[in-house]
Amino acid sequence: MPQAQILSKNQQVVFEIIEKAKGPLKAYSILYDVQKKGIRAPLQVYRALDKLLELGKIHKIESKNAFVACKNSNCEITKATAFSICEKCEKVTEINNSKLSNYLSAFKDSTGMKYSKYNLEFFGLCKKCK
Amino acid sequence: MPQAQILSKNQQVVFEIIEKAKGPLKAYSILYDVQKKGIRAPLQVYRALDKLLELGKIHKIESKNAFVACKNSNCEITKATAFSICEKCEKVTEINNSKLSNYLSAFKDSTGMKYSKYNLEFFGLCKKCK
DNA sequence: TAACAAGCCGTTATATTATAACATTTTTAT
DNA sequence: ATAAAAATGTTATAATATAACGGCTTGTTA
Ligand SMILES: [Zn+2]
Ligand SMILES: [Zn+2]
Ligand SMILES: [Zn+2]
Ligand SMILES: [Zn+2]
Repeated sequence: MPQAQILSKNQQVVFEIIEKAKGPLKAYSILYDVQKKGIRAPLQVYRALDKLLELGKIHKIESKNAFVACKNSNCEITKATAFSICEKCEKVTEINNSKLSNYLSAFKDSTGMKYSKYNLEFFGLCKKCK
Repeated sequence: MPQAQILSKNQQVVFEIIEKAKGPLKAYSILYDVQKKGIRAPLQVYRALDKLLELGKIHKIESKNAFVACKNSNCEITKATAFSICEKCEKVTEINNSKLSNYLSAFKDSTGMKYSKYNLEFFGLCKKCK
């Protein structure tokens, strides 16, 4: 069983902010939030974000340049992500659907290219906004 | 039959650059290319890009902040896009696979949310780079 | 234990991507 | 002809992200 990753101080601080947030956070909004904890520069935030992404503890919502904590029991699968995004209230949910992930992981295009990673973003209206 | 959209001058200029390109282009690289045609400011480029996106003549590769011409016979379906991206040579191909698009267009998550749009990006190594 | 590598940290400066705000002109539809 | 809608041009600025430099800590190993 793999040892739980120990996060460094800055990584921990940034991760906690993202984990507690109700929705995706932008890098500079994270920076603002962590200033009281002594993190002052964008680069400090971006470095923590990079590491957390690499570990699969967070994901980036590409269409929003924002970050969310992984909701799939600390996703080893930073390589296979799918999100649902409400176009009205901006609510983002990580989709955890094994049929979908199996389908996409097995997908091969006509050129025979085999993929090692994918990211899927669905857009629509959530229950509340519909 | 819907009349072919007539592009304005700036839209046409920007579109031609993207269409002729061998790969995805970034906004400021487009700006550089079109300066000889009298387009001087970022906004002029971004406005053209916005319109072209809306028309489905181009798509944005979110993970790269770059733009490609639509290869699916001028995609009415700017709402259902899928790309394959080589992580080594950066080659990007628009995937045109009806099984995949049917599957994704019909996808419903556990909350019953129905989607009006999606974007999927696959990453891997292309034939050449493999 | 010396010395080396790897990872993390802090700081300043700068690059890259994108939009705000305002004034004007062109195109389209009535 | 008139009014509404779309496109243009320009300046300034906002938002997102990385480069470059130097130092500190920790664990490995010669
Ligand atoms: Zn996850
Ligand atoms: Zn909503
Ligand atoms: Zn297309
Ligand atoms: Zn390649």
